[in-house]
Amino acid sequence: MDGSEATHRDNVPVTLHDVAREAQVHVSTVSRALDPSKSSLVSDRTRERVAAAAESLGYRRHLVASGLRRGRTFTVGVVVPDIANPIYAPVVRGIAHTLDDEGYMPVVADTEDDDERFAQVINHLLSRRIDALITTAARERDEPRLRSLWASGTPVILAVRTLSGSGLPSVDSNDEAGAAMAARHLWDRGHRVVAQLRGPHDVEPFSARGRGFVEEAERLGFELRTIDEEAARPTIEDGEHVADRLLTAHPDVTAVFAQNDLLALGLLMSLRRLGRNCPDDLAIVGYNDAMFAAHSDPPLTTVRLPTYEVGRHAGATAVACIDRPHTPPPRRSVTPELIVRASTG
Amino acid sequence: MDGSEATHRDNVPVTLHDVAREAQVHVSTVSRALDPSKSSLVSDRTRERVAAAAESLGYRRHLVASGLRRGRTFTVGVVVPDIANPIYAPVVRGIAHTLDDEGYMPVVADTEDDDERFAQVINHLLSRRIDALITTAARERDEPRLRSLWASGTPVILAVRTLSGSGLPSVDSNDEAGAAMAARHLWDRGHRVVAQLRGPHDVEPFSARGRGFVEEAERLGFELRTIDEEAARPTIEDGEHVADRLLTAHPDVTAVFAQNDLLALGLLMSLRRLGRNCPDDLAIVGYNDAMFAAHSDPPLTTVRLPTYEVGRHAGATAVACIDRPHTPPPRRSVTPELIVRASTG
DNA sequence: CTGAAAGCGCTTACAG
DNA sequence: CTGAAAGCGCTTACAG
Repeated sequence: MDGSEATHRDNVPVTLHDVAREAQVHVSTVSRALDPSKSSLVSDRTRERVAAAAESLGYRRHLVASGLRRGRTFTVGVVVPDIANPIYAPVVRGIAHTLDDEGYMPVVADTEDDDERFAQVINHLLSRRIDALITTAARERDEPRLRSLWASGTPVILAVRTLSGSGLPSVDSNDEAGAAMAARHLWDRGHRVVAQLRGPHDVEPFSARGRGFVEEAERLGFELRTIDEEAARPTIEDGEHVADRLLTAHPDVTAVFAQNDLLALGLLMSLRRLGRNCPDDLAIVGYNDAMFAAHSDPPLTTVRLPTYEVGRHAGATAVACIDRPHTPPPRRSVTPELIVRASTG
Repeated sequence: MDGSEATHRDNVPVTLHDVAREAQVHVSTVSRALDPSKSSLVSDRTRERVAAAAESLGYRRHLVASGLRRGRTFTVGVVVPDIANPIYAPVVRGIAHTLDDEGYMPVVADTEDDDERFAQVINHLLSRRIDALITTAARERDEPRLRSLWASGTPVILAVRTLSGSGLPSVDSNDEAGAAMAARHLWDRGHRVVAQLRGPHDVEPFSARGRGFVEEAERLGFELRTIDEEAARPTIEDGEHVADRLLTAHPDVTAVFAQNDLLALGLLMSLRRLGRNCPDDLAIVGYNDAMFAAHSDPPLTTVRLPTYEVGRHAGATAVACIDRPHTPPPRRSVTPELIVRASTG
């Protein structure tokens, strides 16, 4: 009446009752006919009539109502610390792909690596009655909260950022081994005085990379320089800040292992500001092989973390935990790989 | 019985009835007492008793049930073409921030810039009865589907990728103006023979950037070289491929306007493979000022698209459309800005 | 094979 | 100010 667009909300969505009326059967019959796992209970003729009615009316199942009745929402919360960190995009995509196949939908939330937001986000997701939670945002201090969540009946899956003693299901990569690869590579390139640019120690992957690097460095016979400071968050900005300190404190290091690629980028910024050059004055190895690592100035040698695979496993684990509540928490680990580029000469 | 962890799903969540029993009042009273907008209807004493009971039992409102009754899910679908493209992270974060404030939650889905997945994702979101849809994934061919969605009562907000004639609410940046800035910058740097590295023409921002660049180029008196090919998707890979053609067909161009930063990165790859240098042999301007643009080799001159703001406006628009269904579709546009870096010398 | 009824956990007119 | 009842749109024992 009032033009072809401009207004909306004039349509009432079609329900099971509408379909029942159209097909001249009871709603319960419609419900069964339209549910693949129950449609065998319905006669062929009825099933066809119902299908035709549903089709012609444009019926679309109300997943929220259905979920309320069945006690499932068919959603899985996915909590990431920083949606702008490119490593999480493939993780999320991997999760989405597996969930899709199983009829679940991811609900992605970002904590901005902040404690309060983390709590808030979890609360919100619980109010929405997610069937499981996958998080790549855990820090050590979150362990009690996540364990009690698990204990109270919501499957919790730790991806990337695991919590070693928690007993929760987890999917990660072998970061100690990855960091050891970085150390060996630098040794092979002839470096003897090295340092690490460290991320937050209360985040498992960073502490694991730290341990792995130090152990291998000692085994090989490196001189390892250290500073107390670490990046509070694994971002370019924090990386640049800590790199300033590191380069000032230890001008003799010839190579740095940055515990992730964003920190490595910050280090490159710092280095450039000091008028020094990579790889001639300083070799750099990053971690993750984030999307931009091949395109930075110079391209970054880095340890590839197979993020997409981690996402797929995490999604599959979530579904498994939902379907079989009393199963022991599964753990998976994928293998990292060293990618050599110009930043190590 | 069986250890402290290992199993779960043993807890039944507490409902309004549990709280009612504990507080010795009727459920309807509990419902009112716990709803800020209705709690004034309840006596102070009762309200306090209810609050205490809810607190002690750890009651958490079942947003799904509540939504079913109220006819709202308080969720907004957010559809992006490629979650791995760094420009969408700030858009999504902007949306999340505004929705948060209004009690809504974003449900993010990725179409992988694929038609079929787009349709699938929309279907899924409709089954979940999202209150509104924000999409940054629209191509021209999606217009009918999105218009009919709007007509059938679901607010649809176009962000970044708008559809000019659709009459749908939209939030974008003035891409024609942004591209004109790029042209003027190249002119000022003394370039006279230029070309564009084009993204898909059925995506509004790319066609707008194309128009804006060509118009300004003609006004200024550039010699504008063209090839038929355009990148099917705005990715590094496609950019590299089309750049190969462009550089081969027109070796005389001294500057290229890449219609987004990922395409610019592809161009840099191609250039490097040809043994040519940026900015000495070729100046490059990108678009978006994506996270990595400041860190590429060389750092990229680009037109900044204020993605976070676009996200905020899109979120606010969604809420406005939900609250006031019969309002004319709002349009907003934010202003782009030229960021000069080393890729133009 | 199909129908009638109960109920998932809420909210909200309607009485009192 | 509070309670009792109906109902959001589904699913699923329970009868027949």
